Amino acid sequence: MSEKITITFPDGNKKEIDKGISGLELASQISKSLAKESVAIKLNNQIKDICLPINSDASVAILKRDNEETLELIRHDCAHVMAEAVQELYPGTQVTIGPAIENGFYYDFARNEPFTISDLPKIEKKMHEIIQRNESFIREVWSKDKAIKYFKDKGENYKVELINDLPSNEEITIYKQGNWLDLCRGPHMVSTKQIGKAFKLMKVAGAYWRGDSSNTMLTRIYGTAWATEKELEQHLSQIEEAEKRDHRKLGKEMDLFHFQEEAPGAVFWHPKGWTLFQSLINYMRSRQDKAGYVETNTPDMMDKSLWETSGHWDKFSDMMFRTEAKDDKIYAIKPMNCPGAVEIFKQGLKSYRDLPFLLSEFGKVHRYEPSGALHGLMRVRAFTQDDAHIFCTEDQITEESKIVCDLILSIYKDFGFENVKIKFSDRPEKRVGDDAVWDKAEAALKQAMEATGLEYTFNPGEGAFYGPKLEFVLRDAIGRDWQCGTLQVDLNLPGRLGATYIGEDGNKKTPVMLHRALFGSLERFTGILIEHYAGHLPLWLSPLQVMIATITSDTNDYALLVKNKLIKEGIKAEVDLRNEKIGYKIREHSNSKIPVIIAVGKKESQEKTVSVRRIGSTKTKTFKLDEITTSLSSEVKSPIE
RNA sequence: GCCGCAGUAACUCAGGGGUAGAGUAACUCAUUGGUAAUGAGUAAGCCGGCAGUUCGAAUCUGCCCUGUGGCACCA
Repeated sequence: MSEKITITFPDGNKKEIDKGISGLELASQISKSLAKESVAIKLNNQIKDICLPINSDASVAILKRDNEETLELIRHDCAHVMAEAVQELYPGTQVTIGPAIENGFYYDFARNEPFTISDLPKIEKKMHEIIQRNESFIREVWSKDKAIKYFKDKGENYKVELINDLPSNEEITIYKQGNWLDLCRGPHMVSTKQIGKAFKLMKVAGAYWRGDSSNTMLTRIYGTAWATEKELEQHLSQIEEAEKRDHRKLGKEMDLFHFQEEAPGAVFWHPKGWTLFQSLINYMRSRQDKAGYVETNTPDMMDKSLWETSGHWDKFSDMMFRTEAKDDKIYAIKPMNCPGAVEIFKQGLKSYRDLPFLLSEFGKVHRYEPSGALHGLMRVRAFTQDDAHIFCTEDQITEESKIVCDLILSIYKDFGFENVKIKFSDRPEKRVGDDAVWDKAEAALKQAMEATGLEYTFNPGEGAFYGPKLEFVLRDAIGRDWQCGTLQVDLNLPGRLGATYIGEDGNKKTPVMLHRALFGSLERFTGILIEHYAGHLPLWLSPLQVMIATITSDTNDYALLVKNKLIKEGIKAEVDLRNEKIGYKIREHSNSKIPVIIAVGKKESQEKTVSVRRIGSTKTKTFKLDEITTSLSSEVKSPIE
């Protein structure tokens, strides 16, 4: 008689079964249809192949294809099928790795001639073929020697490297589908047919072997895969939606800014864009004033020696712009505002009574970002930070950090960002200062985080070169994450640059400096807002709030009267008196995302009313002239008023 | 920086070894109209830059610049 084991189902039911029975056999004991639909099992909370024997008491859930957790298997299987398709179509191509990722999968190939998008339809077609072949995924355990010999003979050098690097105690598993096989940890579904049809190859890209830029570059093919074709379509339309929101496209349509060849990574702000930019600065300035900051401004260029003292030259000179004039000096264009802030702090004797000392600066910094990193407003070489440096004692770190966290979250809320994540980064490899100082700084920041009670995740080795940091990541209206604010504890720079204050005991002490930026880069934040609001900026941020469009030229005078009335109320209004039909005007101003369009014709001018149409709506509402000004003037106020 | 793709009128894009194309915008004229495109006409381009191949290059080749999708980077 065979040995029995006890398994527990998700609903709590238990069952005695023969030891060694596979998930599939178990499923078929329950029902034939279940066995047919099952693709994998979850054994003690880990997804496993359904054909593997169950050898001890365990909790077991049988996964069907429509299970949410199966999606990862579909994607991973899809990656294998793609690799098979590629090797069938392009012999001599080496396979490397191909994981499931968010929304899909990729596979990295090594091939002399890289793939281009025009290859994708062919590969996709072959994949459908392989899926139709209904090849079973068969798991085999191989010895290391056998695996190395096999892949070496096939010329799969990358796989050989992977196997060589596997820990010796790790089982080497191979997954076969038809005549093709791959080194793989698994798990996989039962056969290729279960992948279905809801996948699409999306793009090709270069990617370094093992993510290291000193290694060869491979060709990566990205695909997206879903359980159903409906989900695939949804995903594709989401991508379309994101493209519609692209701030580079909207920025052009809304006449906010442009870039040009002569200034890569630097923004030309047009009048409307600059108005928006200034609205953000005014908002932030007011919030900071109320929080006790004093605003400063420091030189854009300073002698190289200052940057040597601060440590920037040593760590980041590759990323710094430098310039010279007739004298022999080399000036660096500032990549950060902190040394300037320290120099201001150093003027005059400071006492412990002056601390915390909060210096803010809307400083424009220049960094030579790698060319491939540039991306619209999101990643530029010249940008404005809403920067501030808080000089304080070690004892004040916790309290001051807590205040900064509260301020950031409250500010993000004003823009509709309620979902904010915090990341904690500690000492990087490339850094200044003793480990003892780092211990202290990291402990203080941690303590501050405990004090706020906010949740955070840990990001080892990602700190600034002078101190540990917090990063604030906000989620936009379509679920994308953007890193914006930062708070850094710095026990190094003030000392390096010779900042001191007189302590309670009459002795000179070195202050702690907290670096913090809330929007981060104003340029980038503007880009995020454009995408977050899909160009439909809230009234208070809109550079042009109201367009008054006439229906016939008889009402020009009345339109100007309305405009003047609005402008007196502090509302940004313009008139459109052109000899065009009202439908034409409405269309044009709607396309350029003007939040309020007022149409005035004979009726309005006689009755002293206005017909108001808000962006995103096709309805119109008639207001008395007095009423519209009062209703709008409250809405155009920024959250700080 | 690396790999791929792209650069043609102000904008969006088609074309492609033999006089450069469309739609929109602009300008002119007519039209004064009721909530997402009134009609007609006019003008507009060193086809990103530099070399090469060719009788001839916007088109083919090479290099460079810029953008773009990724990778790497992001104090």
